[in-house]
Amino acid sequence: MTQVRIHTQARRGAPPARVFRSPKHAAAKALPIDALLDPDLFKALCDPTRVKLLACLVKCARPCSVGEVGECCDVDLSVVSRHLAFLERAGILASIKKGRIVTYSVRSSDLCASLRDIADAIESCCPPGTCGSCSTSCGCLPVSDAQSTRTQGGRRVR
Amino acid sequence: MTQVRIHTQARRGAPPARVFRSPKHAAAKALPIDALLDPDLFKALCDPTRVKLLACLVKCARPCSVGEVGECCDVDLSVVSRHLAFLERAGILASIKKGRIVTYSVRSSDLCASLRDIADAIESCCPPGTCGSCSTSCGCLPVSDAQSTRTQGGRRVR
DNA sequence: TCTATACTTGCACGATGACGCAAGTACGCA
DNA sequence: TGCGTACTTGCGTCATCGTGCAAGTATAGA
Repeated sequence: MTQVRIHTQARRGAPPARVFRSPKHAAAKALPIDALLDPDLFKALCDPTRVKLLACLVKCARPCSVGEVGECCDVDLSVVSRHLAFLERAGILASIKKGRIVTYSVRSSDLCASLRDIADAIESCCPPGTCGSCSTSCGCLPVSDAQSTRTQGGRRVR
Repeated sequence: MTQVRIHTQARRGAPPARVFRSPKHAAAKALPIDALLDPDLFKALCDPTRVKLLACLVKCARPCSVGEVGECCDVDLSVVSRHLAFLERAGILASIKKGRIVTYSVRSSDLCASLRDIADAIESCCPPGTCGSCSTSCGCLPVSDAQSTRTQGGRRVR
C-alpha cells in the first residue's frame, strides 16, 4: 500500500495546463495527477467505520490507544484494531507501542499535504475559469449550446 | 449520495483546536470535520478504474464523451458509463447531454475546494507542531518516551 | 420509417471487504 | 511463575462491488 505524501512534485511548480486532442492521448501522457490520485489512499477513507475512527482521532488531537478509540464506535475491538492498522498502512496514522499499549495518532501534516497536492495537481490541469471542464461552478461550458437536458436534476440524481 | 462542496464552514474561520479528555468525548462533539470526511466522496475515488477515468478527464481538460473516455480504459463501455454516472452522483463530474452524445467534465473547482476544506478542517483540530498527534513529520510525539518499537518499519508495514 | 450510433440498464458471477467470535501473542504486575 | 490486560490474528459468513454480456432506449441521418 502506498504511503501518503510520497509525491510532491505536483505543488506550485506544476507544468502549465495542456489540452490533449483526445482522452486517449491524455491518458498516455503521465502527469503528477496520475501518481497523486492513489486509490489506496481513498480506499482507506471510503469506509464509514474507518472514517469515524479517523474523525475521532482528529478531534481528540492526541495519540489514543486502540481501546480508547474503540469506545467511540459500536464495533468489536478486533475490528477497530484492524481498521487502525489499515489506516496506518495507508500512511494516514502513525502508531507507537509502549508496553502493552498501542497508541495511534493522525499524520495530519502528511495527510493535509497530500490532499492539497491533489487539489493543486487538478488545478494545474484545469485552472478555474479557463479549462472549460467545470460546468456548474465557473460556467466555462457552453451551456447555451446544450439542449438543456443535463442529467443533473434528472433521473440520475438522487 | 452527498454532493461535493456542500459544507464550507470549515474554512479559515474554523474554531480553534480543542483537546478532549477522551476519544469518546471527542466523538460526541460534532465538528466540521465530521461532515467533510464523507465516505461517499472517497468511495467514488477508491476504485482504480474510476480513478483512471477521472485522471483521464482531468488531463484532457475539456468535456469528453463516454466513448472517448472509454478509449483510455480496458473495460467494457457499459462499465465506463456506470463509473462516470457514479462519479457524477458523487459530485465529482458534471454531464451535459447533446443529442446522442453525453459529455462529462470534471467539477474541478468543487473537488479542489472539498479537498482543501478537509485539509483545513483537520489542521483546525491538529495544527502542525502543536497537537502532538503527528509523529513523523513534525516530531510532536515524545518519541524518546516510547520504547522505539513503533510498528512503522516493523511487521505491519509492507 | 428504417438503420446506425451512443449510451444505459438488467442480470449473473466472481472477487473483495467488513464483521464478530474465538484463540493467540505480548506485556505488566503481584 | 501465574494471572490479567491490551491488542492481534485466523476463520467463517454475509453484503457489497466491479465486471461483461445482452438487451433496451434515445437520437441523428438516410
